Amino acid sequence: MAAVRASERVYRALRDEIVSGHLPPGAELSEVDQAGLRGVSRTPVREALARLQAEGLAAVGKGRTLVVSSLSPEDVAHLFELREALESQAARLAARRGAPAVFLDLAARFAAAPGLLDDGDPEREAYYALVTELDVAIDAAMASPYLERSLATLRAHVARARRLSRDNPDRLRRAAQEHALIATAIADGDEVLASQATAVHVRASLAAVLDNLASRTEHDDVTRLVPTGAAP
Amino acid sequence: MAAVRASERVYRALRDEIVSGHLPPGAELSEVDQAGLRGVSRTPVREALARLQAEGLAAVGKGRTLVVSSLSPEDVAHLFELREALESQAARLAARRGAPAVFLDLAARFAAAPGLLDDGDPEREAYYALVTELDVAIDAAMASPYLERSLATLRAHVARARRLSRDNPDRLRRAAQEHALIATAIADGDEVLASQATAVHVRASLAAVLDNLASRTEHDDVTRLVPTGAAP
DNA sequence: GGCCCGTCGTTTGTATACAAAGTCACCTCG
DNA sequence: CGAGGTGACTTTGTATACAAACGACGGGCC
Repeated sequence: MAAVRASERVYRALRDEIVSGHLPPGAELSEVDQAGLRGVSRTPVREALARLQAEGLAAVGKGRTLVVSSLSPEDVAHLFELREALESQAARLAARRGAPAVFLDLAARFAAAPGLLDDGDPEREAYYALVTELDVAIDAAMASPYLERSLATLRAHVARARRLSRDNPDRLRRAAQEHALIATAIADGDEVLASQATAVHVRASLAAVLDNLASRTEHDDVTRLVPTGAAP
Repeated sequence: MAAVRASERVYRALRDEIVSGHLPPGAELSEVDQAGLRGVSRTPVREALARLQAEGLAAVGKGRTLVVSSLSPEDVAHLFELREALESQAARLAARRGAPAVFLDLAARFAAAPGLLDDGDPEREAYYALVTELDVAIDAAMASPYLERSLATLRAHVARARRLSRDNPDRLRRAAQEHALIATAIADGDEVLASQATAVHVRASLAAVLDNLASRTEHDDVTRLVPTGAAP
């Protein structure tokens, strides 16, 4: 029944809810509340919260309370500074060590993707699944455990940032071209191009997120999602 | 008396002992043993071990036991792949945002350092303190919280790797020159040079560590420090 | 003699009970 | 009316008790 540990289940559940935005930034993460909610004791909840705090998804709030960490536009900019460093290096190593066939296939699928993005939410999900495939392929190809660990925690934050601002179809089409270029460079074993194309993609992605966030602020109340600027 | 939490004290103590090599790779980290040793309950020990595991300083051993993670030459090489990514970006951002005066001062002190490294262990410690000063200055200058977090956990691993192989005076003199160049580039606001000089330094540092490890294997028994690769 | 199964022991995982510490509100005093 | 302190309450931090899971060891059977 409960083949996995309770602390693991609680951790994943909370992590998913934070990334998906169901638990918005600033939401309080009380041990007793969560224990009651998940039907477990405080002990596994405590362990889950500690992990979330270590990853930066939760942070100490005003008193001794733990809250979902905020994600202001400045935070996103800073997050992407780390993302650029990690993903550039990942692409470089993948180009050095990866099997070309895998990335040639991915490049072709990314090249074909723009035509599929004309309509609908399911198309978007399918595209994100393809991006995840590329991430997995890069992880396997680079064969760099320490980098892989850092990337894993990073991606949760990136997913959260993406969730804050839904990409529009134009951006997705351009992203598909950027991804196709990255995959091609890796397949060619071109470390420099792979690294630089990734850096370009990360910058473009950041610009898109910030643009989306700025335009949304005009008519929608985004302050509810980004409540406290920076709690000390 | 115990103004800080017991879990924090245990965490720091274990972390220091792992980094310093007092707890060698492969050493078992039993909850009950550590609880008895530190005079606290299993609960804070458990929390400390979870943090160490999240940082990669501890890993699951053969059974359900937690052991100090191994650090083979391959591991060091992989670690430095992450280090290169993080520190290059850190230097780039520091060059972009840092105050030149701080780094000009550091550059001068690094330039003067080679003459001070002629003899003795205390000199080496003084030099490492200077390196730490540079790290702190870069952290402050880059103003990138996510990157800073990743760097913090990275540095524990790097310190452990450094501990495995004591640098010789020649290497230290060359490192001082490399550091001086990095500091100068940052002071000049030269992002490209700062980033590339850091990459060069990381590569040279890796080569020195691996060389040292290889030469030590000849006459000394290093297998005690890197015991089980993954033996069941 | 070798392999498989059962039992035992040691470990971690979870729950709960207890203690301390900080915060908030309210009351009192200046 | 404001500021300071003091009280209680709500939170986390720690300890301990209990349960379950996994590995190891030994004995029996093929």
